Amino acid sequence: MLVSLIKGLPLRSRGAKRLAMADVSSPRPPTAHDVARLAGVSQSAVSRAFTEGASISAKTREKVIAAASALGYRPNILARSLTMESSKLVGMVVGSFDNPFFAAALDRFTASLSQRGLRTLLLTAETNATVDEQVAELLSYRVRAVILLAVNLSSTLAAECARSGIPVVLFNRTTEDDQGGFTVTGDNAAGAAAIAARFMATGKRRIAFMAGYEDSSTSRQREAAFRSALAAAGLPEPRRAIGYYTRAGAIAAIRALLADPADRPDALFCANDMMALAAIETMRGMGLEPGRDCAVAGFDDIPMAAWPSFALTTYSQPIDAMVAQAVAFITDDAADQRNVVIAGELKLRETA
Amino acid sequence: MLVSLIKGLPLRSRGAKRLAMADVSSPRPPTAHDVARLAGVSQSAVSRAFTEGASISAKTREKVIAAASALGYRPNILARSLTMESSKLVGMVVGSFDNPFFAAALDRFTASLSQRGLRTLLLTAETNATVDEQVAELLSYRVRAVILLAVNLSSTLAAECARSGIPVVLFNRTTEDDQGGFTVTGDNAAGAAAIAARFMATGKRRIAFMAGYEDSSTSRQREAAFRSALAAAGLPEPRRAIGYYTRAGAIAAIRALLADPADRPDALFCANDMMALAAIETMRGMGLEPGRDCAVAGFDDIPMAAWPSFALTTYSQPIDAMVAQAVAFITDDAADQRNVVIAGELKLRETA
DNA sequence: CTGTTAGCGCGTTCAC
DNA sequence: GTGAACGCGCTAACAG
Repeated sequence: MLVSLIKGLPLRSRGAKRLAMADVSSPRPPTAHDVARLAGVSQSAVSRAFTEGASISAKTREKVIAAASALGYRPNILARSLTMESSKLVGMVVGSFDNPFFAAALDRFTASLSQRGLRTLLLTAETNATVDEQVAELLSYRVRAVILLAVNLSSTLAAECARSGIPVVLFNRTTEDDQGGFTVTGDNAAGAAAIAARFMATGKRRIAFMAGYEDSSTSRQREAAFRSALAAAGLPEPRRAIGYYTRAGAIAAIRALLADPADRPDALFCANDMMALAAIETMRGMGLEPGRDCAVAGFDDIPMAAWPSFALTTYSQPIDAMVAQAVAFITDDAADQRNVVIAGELKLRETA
Repeated sequence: MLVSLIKGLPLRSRGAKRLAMADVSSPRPPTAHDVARLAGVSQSAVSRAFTEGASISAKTREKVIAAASALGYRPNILARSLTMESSKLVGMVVGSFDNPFFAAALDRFTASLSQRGLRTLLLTAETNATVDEQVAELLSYRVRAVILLAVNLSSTLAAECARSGIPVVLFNRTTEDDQGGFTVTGDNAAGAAAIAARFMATGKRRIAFMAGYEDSSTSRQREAAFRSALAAAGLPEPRRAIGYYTRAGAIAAIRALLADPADRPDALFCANDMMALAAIETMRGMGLEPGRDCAVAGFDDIPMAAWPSFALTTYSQPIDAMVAQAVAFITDDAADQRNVVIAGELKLRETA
């Protein structure tokens, strides 16, 4: 115990370092100790001055605040998180920004979280394969929660999150096996059924479906509901193409679908709006008028769907309600449900 | 010094808390100490096992790794940042996601930063007024750098960042007064001049300009260069409208511009593509064909500009190069320039 | 190569 | 209401 007294100052002592770095570009930011010294109070007084509802006299607080702003002091949130054993960070893993639906969701998420004092740590994942690494990293940041936008997590890592007590919210995705997380999606089943109904009500018979990619729970659910609605009405199985949720993929898919003039579909349901827009433009490029020669419907109701150039009929995903639910999952502790479906509505426009 | 030996265990000792929280949902994640105990080594050995290029024997490392994965141990990055006195966080403040240009930029930024081991702390700012609060908060997180997407910072806070040695990068914005930060923009002057030249080469004479908002350096620079190019050719001042960088604003602005059939512009340069697209659709709604009845040009070259429905002539902002430059500013310490302009090119399509 | 020790900046008990 | 002391989990210096 006495050793330290004898040993002398350690090399990394604050004063020494300060001196050594005096001429370097990045000076160390002031600490609560510095403020305390200047204000003539203890470090804990400084801490209390910055803590809501701590027992401290108005006079001391004032002194502290003055000293703090003189020094440009700002509490180190990292250190705070360390003692508090929890950060205000929420990890967000996003698949692709190509779809404005997800860009908008991210926007609402950060705003909504920010309102509750939570901050967004953003990671992007090119493929589902990298999601695991990303989430593992988030665990290292001791995030409050993890939100996955249109990507999936392995059960292994989902379990690890659960073990760490970190809630995982899947946005616009579900899992077959219950991973113990939360999910919030649009009403894929109702939407697909509504679109099938619309097609049938307008006398369509040669119906096609454009999937996202096979792994996507969203695409699968929409397709399943669509198929069963058609089947229930005695219609043949829809023709099928895969657009991979990309514009290029959708264009290739629609070309294949329309290749044979003798066997063209008279209605097409695309798993999302972005693909539907690509389909519309491709049809026009081939001299076909969407809505007249071939009905087109999408899913999401992104802003562009309403633009006059497209006037796309689509089933909406109420983004604000979806985000609100996802945020509620991680801020309200008592959740009666774990998988929530938010109903949208069929937006009838000109293409179907 | 001896006091602690006499006082006995503090209430918050780890064991006690563990016990108290045994039945609570969130167990504490394992620490390096836990791993050390299980592996029969010291805590610093654990630290070394997780540090690239630390001097540790293969055998010890293996023992540690085994114990770590048995416990599900993950180094606490927050604690690490505390001792390292620097985090791997980069703060990013984004104005609006409405414009796909910025959504794409954010995407590239996170990917590019991630590649260098840096993480994105994302904040959104509705107005320029809130940017200061956001950046102040970022300072608390001891971020490595701050990147501002299409928003501006007060000189006060810019100075504070400088004092803390935190580089600030303005993306797609500049400041009148040198704030000591970095800026990277597209070539507003060259782009505007190229568009003016195109209008004049195609015989346009009644030329109009649609601004973003008055505060926007980007809009101002484009307008200034545009005006001076016209003036140099002896053309009258362009008519002017403000679209506020929003679709609704642009629609209102273009309506006003086209209100009087006797005095319609025959060419329109919009400060960005999103407004140009709105202008195109609005013209069509009024029975005017863009490119024939009135030339339209934009700025950015967002993906939609190339869509056949629009075929918008525009000056491109090479987003990858711009992001790369911005990232270089904060990762390469020796910057020879502080304000970089990335050249784009005029994309001639059908509207002009 | 390894264990011991001293902080990093802060919140928090415990005595006063 | 206030200061001293401790610990959050980790890295870095030091002595062996």
